[in-house]
Amino acid sequence: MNDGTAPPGRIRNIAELARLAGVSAGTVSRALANSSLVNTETRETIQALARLHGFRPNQMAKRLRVKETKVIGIVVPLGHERRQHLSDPFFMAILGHLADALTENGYDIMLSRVIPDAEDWLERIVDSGMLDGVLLIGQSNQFEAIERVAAWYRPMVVWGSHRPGQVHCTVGVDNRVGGRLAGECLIGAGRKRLAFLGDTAAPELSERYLGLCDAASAAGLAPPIKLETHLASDIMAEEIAGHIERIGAEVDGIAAASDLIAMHAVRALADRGLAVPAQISVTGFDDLPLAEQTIPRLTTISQNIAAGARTMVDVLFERIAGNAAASVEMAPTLIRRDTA
Amino acid sequence: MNDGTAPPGRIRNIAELARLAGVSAGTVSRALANSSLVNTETRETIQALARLHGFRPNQMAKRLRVKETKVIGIVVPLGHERRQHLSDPFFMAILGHLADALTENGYDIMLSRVIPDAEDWLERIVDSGMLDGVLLIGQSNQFEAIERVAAWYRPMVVWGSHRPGQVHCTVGVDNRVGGRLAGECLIGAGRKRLAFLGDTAAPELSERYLGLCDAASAAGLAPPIKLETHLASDIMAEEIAGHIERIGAEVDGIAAASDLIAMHAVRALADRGLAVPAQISVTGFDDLPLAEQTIPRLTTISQNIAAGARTMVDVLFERIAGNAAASVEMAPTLIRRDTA
DNA sequence: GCAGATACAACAATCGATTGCAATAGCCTT
DNA sequence: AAGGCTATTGCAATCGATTGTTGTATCTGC
Repeated sequence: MNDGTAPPGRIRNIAELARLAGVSAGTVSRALANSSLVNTETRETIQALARLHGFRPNQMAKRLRVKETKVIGIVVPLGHERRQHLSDPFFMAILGHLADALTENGYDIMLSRVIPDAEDWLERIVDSGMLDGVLLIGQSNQFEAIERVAAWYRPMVVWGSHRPGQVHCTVGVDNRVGGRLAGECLIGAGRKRLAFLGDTAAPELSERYLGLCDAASAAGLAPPIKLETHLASDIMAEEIAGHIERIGAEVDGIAAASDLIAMHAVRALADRGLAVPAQISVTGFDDLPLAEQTIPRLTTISQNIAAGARTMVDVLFERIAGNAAASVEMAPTLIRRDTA
Repeated sequence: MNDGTAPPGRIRNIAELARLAGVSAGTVSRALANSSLVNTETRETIQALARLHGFRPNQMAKRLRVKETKVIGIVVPLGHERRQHLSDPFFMAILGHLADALTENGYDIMLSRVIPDAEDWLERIVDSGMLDGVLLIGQSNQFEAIERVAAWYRPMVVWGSHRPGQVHCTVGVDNRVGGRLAGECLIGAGRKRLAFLGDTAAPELSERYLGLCDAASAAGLAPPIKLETHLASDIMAEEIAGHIERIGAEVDGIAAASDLIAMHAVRALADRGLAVPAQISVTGFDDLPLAEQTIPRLTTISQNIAAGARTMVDVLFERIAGNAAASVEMAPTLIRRDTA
């Protein structure tokens, strides 16, 4: 008759259920927690009653009491990029893996897409009292704010670059090496006039540019020019098209800051009749699943997102447990496909 | 000296701050809430003190008391698709817009990626006591479970198909019409042997297939063949490649269930030397930002994701406010680009 | 100078669960 | 039969804020 879910007279709290069962609230609490302190028979009676009425204890109250929320905040600081959506494919890819890892461990996820208007945006998140830990995806231009909080808040792990001496714990690839790999790939293909397409305000991307410069100077080439792009996908398309229009024949090799940017670039080049990779070479960064499905397939720098996400979660749990856990820097690898 | 964030002696709760300020806890609470019930001067003193010590009231406690969490759950039921990640681009696109709309209204987001093992997965989410409302993205094969909960839980809105007589409130496009549009487009391009590429276990996708059938039969063609695909992107690629391999020349028009699937299909066709759209036409579904950046650009059915997300949020707020709010069905439109 | 209004702050109940401690009953041991 | 155990349950404090009610100066008008 009743499948244990949507009862007529709804039970609102443990006290009501206790009255129904003829025991005290404490006993009900223990019974529902399967505590061996309560008689097996009573326990089963209470559990049956709870099931019958579709009763589930209020998590808010429980969490207030035990001071453990089992919720991890995943935060994307958008910095200057107020128009960027959460829809950035890299973010989604890593979010998917983070979600897997956290869910498996019984944690819920609180998602914040933050535009740091207020100075204390991160403080506000961190001591809202709602979170057991925080994962930050990308440093954006908020390095200082992150450092400030990391000084006293331990359970936080950031995806991004590791600068020597920094306080906060990061997991990420060596972006500089990644940039260099991209550069070497372009140079190896005979390209001499390089450009970097991306926004160098974010430390990760700035590192990639520096790596590109390393490769260029090692080959005796002029420093690559910088083509600034926003990350909001709607304006990105136009910006990139504009850049491509402008640079004309000045450039024969483009290192894009991400696969998405590379994809847009290839598209824009095609619009202008420039063949990739025949006339101009392009590299991406991230190695999203997407990169393999484009035409032509993207040559790119792989970040092993799945492993990265797993590592972030592992490190976070270490820190929640109170153990020291250092930053992790992974090695990027070049995935050679069709665009360079 | 102190920037108001990371103090030496940390204040843990309102009571401590009250002692410091020499007032009662109640007064502090009101002061922090900017209540006019407390003297302007005291209020400012207290606020300054709070800022100095970087104190922020515990949200858990507040929410328990006021019984309003300001958190909305966004849930993706994965149904049979246990391998699917959150990384599905459509989900992410809509998530981005939902996040925007919710954040603007002062709500936080709790993300759940659910594999419905337990019968009562949705009940568990809904009365965890942590959520003011729930947004479900996609019905998957969980129509029954959703109906069951919707019978007593009002603040829930689902992205998906609306079947006549259903209890739960949906927002979505008319998938059948969408499928028909895709079919008409293919047929208009002279295609006669159609196929549907996707997983018809989900009602939305099944509707799209039906629409495609409508178009076929209206044109006197044989019913399109069904090519089943999973949504987990890693296996999807192989499956699609397998299908393409198998169908050979039997098919000259493919209506894909999503842009992502279409993209994979185009890629797989290219691998086998089949030119799109010269030899075979392909349509997508969703009109993701991506669809415009592929080569060739995807011809697709637009869902207007931004408007859809906004609508979901609006309807949800109506329901939270206690007003009745009916399902919304939007009209899909054909976006004609290069693949059909 | 006094009744009555006003402004402000303290007090205490409340939200709904968890959990240490006390209490009771039944049973065993010697 | 008394003392000691064990198993089970109830009691009440607690988590950290919010908010209705009460209390007390201060102030206003007459």
